[in-house]
Amino acid sequence: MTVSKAAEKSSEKPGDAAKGRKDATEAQPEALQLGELSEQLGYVLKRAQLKVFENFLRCMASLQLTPAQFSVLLLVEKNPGRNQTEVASTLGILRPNFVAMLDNLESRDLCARIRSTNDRRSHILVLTDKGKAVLARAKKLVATKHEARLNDLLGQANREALIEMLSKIANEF
Amino acid sequence: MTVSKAAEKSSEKPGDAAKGRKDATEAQPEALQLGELSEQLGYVLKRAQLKVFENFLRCMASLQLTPAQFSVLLLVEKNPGRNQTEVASTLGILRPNFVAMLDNLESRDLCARIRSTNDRRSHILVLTDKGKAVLARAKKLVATKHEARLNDLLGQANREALIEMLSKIANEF
DNA sequence: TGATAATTGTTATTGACCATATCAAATATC
DNA sequence: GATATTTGATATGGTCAATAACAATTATCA
Repeated sequence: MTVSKAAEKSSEKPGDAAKGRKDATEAQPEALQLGELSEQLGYVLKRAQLKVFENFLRCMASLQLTPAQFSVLLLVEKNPGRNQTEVASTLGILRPNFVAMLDNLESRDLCARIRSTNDRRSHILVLTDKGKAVLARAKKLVATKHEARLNDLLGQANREALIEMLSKIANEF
Repeated sequence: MTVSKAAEKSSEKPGDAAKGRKDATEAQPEALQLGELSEQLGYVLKRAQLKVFENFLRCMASLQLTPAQFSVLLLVEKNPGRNQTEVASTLGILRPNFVAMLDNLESRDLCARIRSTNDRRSHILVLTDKGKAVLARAKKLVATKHEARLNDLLGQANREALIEMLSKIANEF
């Protein structure tokens, strides 16, 4: 499949291969035919995922939260007192890569590592007050600016059906 | 959101945070609650995308084709005679990053760069005979082993609805 | 025509992620 | 109490996306 990031800049829109079209008198480079590509699950899935992440970053620009960071805050809020291994594993993040992520969140005073009294090897994770406040604002932004857009685009029923199908793929494919 | 690759090894299955559960007598670490995460579009979209790519790679193991490489072959077959900039741009690949990809495909004799006679700056792309043959086999593998699995999982109607919704997101979000 | 700008493929380089191996400290096992 | 396991952490390598810059070629246009 393919599809690059381009993130919030939304530069180099794919599918817009034709570049300098200024006038109908100009020689049109003719767009390429996608053909079977537009029916390939992986291709369309990847493209959609990039667009969604791109939009997510735009919505969260004021809070400076990436999708991954948002997921960590959500999970820690829902499961306070769990250690790094548990949280990372649940999110599919490898422990080594989770360290820098937490360093970031902790340096911004959004969450805290607390040495466990039961098992002094592990760090218990909790949200700080600031972390809870930021997450609350993030949820509102996501709901009003991000998820709401899906409803506008697909409608409530289709939106729910889409989430359900994607979950099924994620869990059973 | 988050979710790592783990590709074909399918190691470290996310959502399986509980590790060494051997017996019901063992102290169950209790799985974490996903909470609102399971309703987040980006989260479930990313997870699904990783699973689909993972499965794609398994299906294509005999041909050693990545999703990106497959998309290039498909597009070049459908649009022979286009140059690198056009093909790369259509797929959302930046020109610099497309060079190594083509080096790979060309070294395997799957496609060829031909200096254009009209514009001697550009390289026209075409599939070699071997490239066409490999792509034909790849299509069959994708259809029978990959896309077919979606039908088993969602049903024909839902599969089509899913593709359509994802395309809508990719194009209009 | 000829000087300047733009385009194409390419290289080099950087940063973001993903993944593995390894380590010290702490705990579990037997 | 000796050995193995677990936890957080570091170091490192790989892949991929993104930007800057360059030579060759072509387009623009005064």
